[in-house]
Amino acid sequence: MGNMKVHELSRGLWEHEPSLSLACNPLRTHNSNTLSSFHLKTFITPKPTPTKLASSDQQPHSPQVDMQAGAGGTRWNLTQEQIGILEMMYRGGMRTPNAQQIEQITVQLGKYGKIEGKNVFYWFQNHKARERQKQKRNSLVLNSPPITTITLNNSEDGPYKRKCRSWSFEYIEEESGSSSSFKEEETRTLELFPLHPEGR
Amino acid sequence: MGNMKVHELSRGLWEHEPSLSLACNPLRTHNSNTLSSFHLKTFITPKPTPTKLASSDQQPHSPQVDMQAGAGGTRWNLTQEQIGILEMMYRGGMRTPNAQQIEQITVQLGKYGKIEGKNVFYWFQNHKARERQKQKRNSLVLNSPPITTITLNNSEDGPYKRKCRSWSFEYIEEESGSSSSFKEEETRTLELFPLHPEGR
DNA sequence: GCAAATTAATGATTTATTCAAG
DNA sequence: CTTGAATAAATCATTAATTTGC
Repeated sequence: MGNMKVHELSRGLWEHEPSLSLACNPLRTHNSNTLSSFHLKTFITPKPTPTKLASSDQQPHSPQVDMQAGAGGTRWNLTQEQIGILEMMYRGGMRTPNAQQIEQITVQLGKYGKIEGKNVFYWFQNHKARERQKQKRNSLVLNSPPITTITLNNSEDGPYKRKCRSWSFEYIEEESGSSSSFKEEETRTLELFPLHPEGR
Repeated sequence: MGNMKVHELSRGLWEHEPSLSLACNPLRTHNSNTLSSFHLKTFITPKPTPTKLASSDQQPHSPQVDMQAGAGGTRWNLTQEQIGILEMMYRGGMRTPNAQQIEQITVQLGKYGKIEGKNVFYWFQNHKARERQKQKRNSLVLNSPPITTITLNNSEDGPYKRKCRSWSFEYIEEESGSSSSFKEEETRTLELFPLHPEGR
């Protein structure tokens, strides 16, 4: 198993991020003109920079810019304050800020530490997704039997290699009631067949 | 003992609120000026551009954005030539071009029609995904899918934390006759642009 | 107490789905 | 029905917490 994968750069494209739709529910209304258009080229910046290029030289990255994040290619580490603000916004209802919003948020959070737009974007994406998981997980615990049985039945396996990693379930002694939190990935039923065989 | 999560980002619960609707998606606006700056920063520049912000007034500003092609706010339509070239590259092995590659491809394809980086990016994403679907669908037509059932029964009790991670089981196709195994190998090696020796 | 070994979090990417224009 | 675009789900990869054995 050693999964090495240096991964390396290529970051840079942070393609889809824009747009927004904060409104969320009804449907994305496009209609109407809104000609808009934008077209702004770029979309991705060349970005040679660092990210640790294995090999080659690449200057040792002068650490003059320590900043706990960013530079060098390590990942970001939002400060507690930044996270607090983001959470506040999240609680306020923000889920998928659009480009301008991200820009502004970034500027604001920049006062508390290095940060850039994509960090904000990612944060919302991840936070939203993880809150959702958490919630789902919680909802299914209400009547969980003391004995957990995970059954993964993949009947559509075929010749592929299917792997399932990182299962983990834990018992947390929660005196109140018999809630045994069961943390795991949830049996995934990836379907190979499209839900609607015939078009949609 | 006890597992105290110092983190606990989970504040109460999110009542799932509809979030504030904002003007919302007019259309995708991307903006970012690539000029100089070489850090992938610049993700989006506020840059109004709207010409029609659905909400409220907002200063009209004077967007000097030309917006041609995209004019009309409709989606892109790659020209036949562009698609041909992209397919050629795809057949050549390119799957997920990095930022620089996209940049170059975009420049090249730009000779045949308006196009921008994200179009190239999306094209590869979609093409790859759809080719895969096609293959998958094809391959799993004739052969009885084995049914694998893994049952993990955790009858352990007590306040302990029990974990089980990194499961991985795989199916090795039995070379029975016409195993059209669609190996998802995805030869990524012959890139048209010698930029990065590897991509993930 | 401390540092290697684990484990939990979570930033960053990639893949799968969904939407809707044409 | 095809496919550009966007979003959500799943992963991967690091970093911070915690545990553990001196």
